[in-house]
Amino acid sequence: MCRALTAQQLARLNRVSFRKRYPPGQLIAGIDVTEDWCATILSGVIKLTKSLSDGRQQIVGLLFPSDFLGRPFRVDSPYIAETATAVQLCCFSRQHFEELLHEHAELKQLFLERALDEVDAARDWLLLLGRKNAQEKVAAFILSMLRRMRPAEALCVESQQQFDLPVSRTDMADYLGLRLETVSRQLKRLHTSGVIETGLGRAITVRDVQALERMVFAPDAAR
Amino acid sequence: MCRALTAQQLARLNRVSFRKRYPPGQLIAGIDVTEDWCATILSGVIKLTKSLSDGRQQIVGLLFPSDFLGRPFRVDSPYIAETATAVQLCCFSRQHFEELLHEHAELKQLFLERALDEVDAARDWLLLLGRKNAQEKVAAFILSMLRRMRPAEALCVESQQQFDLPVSRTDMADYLGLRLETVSRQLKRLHTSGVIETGLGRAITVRDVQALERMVFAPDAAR
DNA sequence: CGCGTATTTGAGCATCATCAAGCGCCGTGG
DNA sequence: CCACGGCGCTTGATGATGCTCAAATACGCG
Repeated sequence: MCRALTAQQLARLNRVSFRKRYPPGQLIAGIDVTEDWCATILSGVIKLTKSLSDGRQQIVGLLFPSDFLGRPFRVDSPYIAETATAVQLCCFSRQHFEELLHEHAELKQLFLERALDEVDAARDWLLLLGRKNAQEKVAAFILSMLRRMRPAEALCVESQQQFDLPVSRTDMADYLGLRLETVSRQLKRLHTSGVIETGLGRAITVRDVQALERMVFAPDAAR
Repeated sequence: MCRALTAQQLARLNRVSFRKRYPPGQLIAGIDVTEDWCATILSGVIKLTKSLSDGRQQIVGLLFPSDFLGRPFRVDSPYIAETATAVQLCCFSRQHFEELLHEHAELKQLFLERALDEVDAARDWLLLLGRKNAQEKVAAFILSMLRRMRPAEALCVESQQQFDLPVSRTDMADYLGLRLETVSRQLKRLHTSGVIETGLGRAITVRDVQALERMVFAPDAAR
């Protein structure tokens, strides 16, 4: 997002920005806690979660490097932010950032378009949560992580794609609206059918990108 | 949203705006169809839906009067828009609207804040679709329709709230990620337990707003 | 009044949740 | 170096919730 700024503006922003580091599994910002800062993510992955009073949880978003964390023009964030991996942030005071948005029309434009894209992304996920079965959910998750973490290779259909999932099985379940046992079983099914290979820890190898894509985009053809 | 405009700007906008009327159940805009206009809703309710190649459908948003329809800064909308009831729109060419956004900072600001609110709303729905059971989904839907259609009375807990649901059972199911039979059964359960009264057609009377609220916000206490 | 559509109701079933072990990896400490 | 314990993950058995298929009923509209 900073690419929209002139060198001068960037310098000004840098003067008021500061870095933060977090270990994995750390709470960053909570519901009903006044947050007076926002940030862009330099490295790592952040979970945005919502939960019910009886403990049921839903991850409503995963933030990757270059994504934005925070809620300008509002004091309280409606979700909890937690690190999934180790994270580095580049933070600004919310007030400074809002001023910058107001002064720099291009930045506000960019921010607006991002917000609109986030609406679209959230609505895509609605379709997944409301209408897809466990198999399709897990396939879609793997594909979406592949795209996020390996944008270049994801396009290249031929080669095998090896990478580390950024989250635990529990988090996958909370993102997909499933239980972790179900996620585990579906991963096994994908393994058995030769579509993926699960390595040590969170490592995963996608052997057949097209098979995953068929499960996600053409559920009728895939089965 | 038009309240942010000066009389002069409003006049200018009116010069390029035009009205449209649609009967219930009519397609307004489709996926991959280039849409060169956008609109605010004057009356009626619009469904935004996404669907899979095998026919499974998910309603990803309901638009009420004063809501905005369209996707500025992008040619193609990622969803299908259909009327749920009879609808009146106030339309502008997309290009005109984009120009207006650029020229009028307050309007853009308002539009941005709306977009951010929509992200939050979509994420609330993620929690509902991913983690709530049929009972809670239906209760949440009724409550949310009550709030949308009767904002004043919804606050007043005492009196009984009578209104018409704006959508069919099928639509309710598509919005809640359920089958219409399940929706029907859950409505009956709510009726049997004295929380609501179902009248002719889509009429509904909420007898116990607090009971609904308990099901939605304190699921453990409610059962 | 009669037809088509929306809704309700019923019976059986599939998927995914739940409960309960068991396994493997890893860091700690003996 | 190995035993121990914790945690995340896998695997299995069982069951409930919500889906599917099917039919009846109610309703809106000509």
